[in-house]
Amino acid sequence: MPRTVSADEQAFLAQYKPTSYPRASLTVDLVIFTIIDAQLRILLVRRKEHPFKGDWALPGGFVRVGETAKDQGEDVDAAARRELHEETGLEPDRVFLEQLYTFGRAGRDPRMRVVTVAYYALVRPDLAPFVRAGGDVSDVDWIAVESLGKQHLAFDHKEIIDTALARIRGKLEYSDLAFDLVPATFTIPELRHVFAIVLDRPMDPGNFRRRFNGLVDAGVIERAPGKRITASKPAAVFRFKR
Amino acid sequence: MPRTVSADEQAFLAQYKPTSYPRASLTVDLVIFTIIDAQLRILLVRRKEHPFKGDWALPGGFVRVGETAKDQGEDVDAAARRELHEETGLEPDRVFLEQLYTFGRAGRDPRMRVVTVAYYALVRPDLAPFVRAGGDVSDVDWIAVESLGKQHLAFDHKEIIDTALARIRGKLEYSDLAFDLVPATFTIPELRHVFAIVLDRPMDPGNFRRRFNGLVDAGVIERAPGKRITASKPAAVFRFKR
DNA sequence: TAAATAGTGTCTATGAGACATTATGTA
DNA sequence: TACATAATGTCTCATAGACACTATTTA
Repeated sequence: MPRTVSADEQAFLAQYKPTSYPRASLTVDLVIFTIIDAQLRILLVRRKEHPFKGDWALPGGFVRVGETAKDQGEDVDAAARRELHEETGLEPDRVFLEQLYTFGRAGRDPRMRVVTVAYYALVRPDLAPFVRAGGDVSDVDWIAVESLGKQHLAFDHKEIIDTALARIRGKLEYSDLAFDLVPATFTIPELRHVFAIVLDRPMDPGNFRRRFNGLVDAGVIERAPGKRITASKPAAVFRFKR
Repeated sequence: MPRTVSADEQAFLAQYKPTSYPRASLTVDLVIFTIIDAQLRILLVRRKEHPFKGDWALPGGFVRVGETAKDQGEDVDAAARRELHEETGLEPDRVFLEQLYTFGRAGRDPRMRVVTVAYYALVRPDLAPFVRAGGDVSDVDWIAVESLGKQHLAFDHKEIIDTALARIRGKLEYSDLAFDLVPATFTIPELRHVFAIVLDRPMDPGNFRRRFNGLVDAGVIERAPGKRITASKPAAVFRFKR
């Protein structure tokens, strides 16, 4: 909604010259989660250049900043969506994306002052195979969170990942987050496994089902046609009502 | 902890020239809460210059950015602490301060591209009188949140305040936040009033006391000497165990 | 028929909301 | 003594954890 600007203020803006105050480079970094082979994984990129050449790093890039008052460039949120699309090839509206935290320690990039706004994203496991990763060029891959302790990560990306992990573990229980880590249709045991994998602890099947049934009654999820065939008794299929 | 940097990378950094990529101005904005006269209030500053001249705005300022790789300026967190001290005159270690969210919409400042990292702070009501506000110069004042709906605020500061309100209301119940909105010693009814004011709903005295006693057993708070004299029965005094 | 797991039911402990009651100070 | 409110107690309901049990499919 355009606000009303007085003639006085318009005149001020017309003659305004930005002072040459030192400015910071602004980037967005993405912690993109998915679940593959019953493991919580993050999309990482191997750095081809210095600094931290050869280390794993979060995908990300510079926020496009315009130089004039009228063209100021892209929103920071838009930069995150754009990077998400560039790095995964997935349509941004099919992937959950939310701002995480801003990391602004001086010296976090040895080249120059760079402040990064970190985001986290959740890619449904049925979409993960469409992400160009893990091919012959092993410079982009889904790395298991579990195996990350040993890995050396670029910049402060380990800290960013830890922050993202804390966030999704905290939000999983009281939000709809889990439905973005599961295919469009899913069974109760499948959803339960997602919880067990993310929270890294077993979930009681009976208690989980009770809670889940509450969501059915509340209209959050609904039955979908068919049954999921397994090695034993097939399970009923549900879908998330958006 | 200084990481090990290879000779190769050192050479790279020595010859690195930052490209003249457009950069953004970086600010911090502070949502500083306190409770005065049984009202939740925010410290606001009246703008003396365009744009938004005459409107209330959040206190804040530019992050100091260095121009070289070695001197990169101050941490974003440090900038927030510095502004907090400059605006309130209070020692930063006596005031709770936490990063809130980053607002990076293009055009949010009509002059040029400015991205702001918003923080929120909690000033204990016994310290609030020491903040230079509400004097003859009425350009800095503690404004009641309740009265904010009518006020016209500068930039996107209304949105920032709403985000901060949602944050403290959400965190109040499951964190130690409330103890930063109460003097060093306090009674159960006093703490209950803080909850009632922040959440804007009455709290049952009996139920609140039960929950509170749980915190005593858990060692979060403890009895302090003396009693608080009121118009009727005096109340026991407690303090927060940090 | 055996194995596996989907799905149901039960017992208990805990915590929150509603609300009645008692205790202890001041005016 | 009247009044205000601090402090305690009680009843009920919703929810979560632990765990036993039944149902239904495949191999």
